[in-house]
Amino acid sequence: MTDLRQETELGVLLFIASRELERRAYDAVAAAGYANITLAQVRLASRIGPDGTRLVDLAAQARVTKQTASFLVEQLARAGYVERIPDPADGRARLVRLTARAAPVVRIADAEVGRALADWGAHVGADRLAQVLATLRDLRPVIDP
Amino acid sequence: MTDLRQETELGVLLFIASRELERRAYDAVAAAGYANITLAQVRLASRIGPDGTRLVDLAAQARVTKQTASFLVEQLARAGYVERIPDPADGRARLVRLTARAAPVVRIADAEVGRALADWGAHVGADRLAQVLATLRDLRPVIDP
DNA sequence: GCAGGTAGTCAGATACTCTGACTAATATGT
DNA sequence: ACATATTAGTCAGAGTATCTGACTACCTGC
Repeated sequence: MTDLRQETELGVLLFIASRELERRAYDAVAAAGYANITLAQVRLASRIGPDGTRLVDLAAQARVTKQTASFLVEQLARAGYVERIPDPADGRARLVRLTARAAPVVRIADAEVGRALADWGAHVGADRLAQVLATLRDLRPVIDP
Repeated sequence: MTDLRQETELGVLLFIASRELERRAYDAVAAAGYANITLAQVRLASRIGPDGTRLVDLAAQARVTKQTASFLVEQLARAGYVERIPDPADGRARLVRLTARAAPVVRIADAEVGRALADWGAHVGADRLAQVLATLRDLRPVIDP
């Protein structure tokens, strides 16, 4: 029983940590005057790779259906932060890519996440934080489909 | 730039890990025939302590407004999984407490999370998983308000 | 080339979450 | 003791996110 409590505790801790990074990044972006961006949009956009990413892959990474991903990409496209281009390798697919307009937003979000991790490192040590990152990275193949 | 990518990567990894535990717990519960429970309800309910928890505390832990928490508690109460009793220590507050009906659900969810962590431990080692837990636990005061 | 799988969209419904305004009870400072 | 500020929770209403189901277009493998 005590063990089980510890285990669900990990779930809560992962959740809280993940949400905190999201929140800080989102708040920083909002504080910089980008008021028309939502958290769900940032969450999806942060999964877009440097050369563009397919909708289905975005959906898988953000753990939503492709309909939901499509909906969010539509908002982002309407606001000018992403564009959809045909995937040269597959006629069915389209690549979602960040536009130049998204660059400052990405910079702000990344910088804030960097600050957050610096704060965290100051409390538990950068080495322990690096261990967490390394372990989660190794865990990814087990978790990810 | 490479550093920044690594940092946002941690955010994604935390998110994926947290969602995976949630998903496994939720799917196990759903597979056991509890079809009328939603993920948001499970997320909130999993924050309820053994002696009951105040609504505002639940809201803070689940990172939602107290209105949202109230909405979810209402659903859970209607389904018979929680009850609201007056807080003897504070006339304004009420304690949200799991009912006997919730016990089997909690057992199923906890067991599945246990299985998930066993799977994870088998791939990266139980010691490294324990390190992650310990680090996140130490981090909590920094993250949590 | 046909059968089955995959990428994405459309339509509709539901669930979740928020902001703002409010009541009631507690805590605080003088 | 009492005015003031804070805190717990609710009510009402609106907007956002998310899903299921059904569909088209394209690719892949036999």
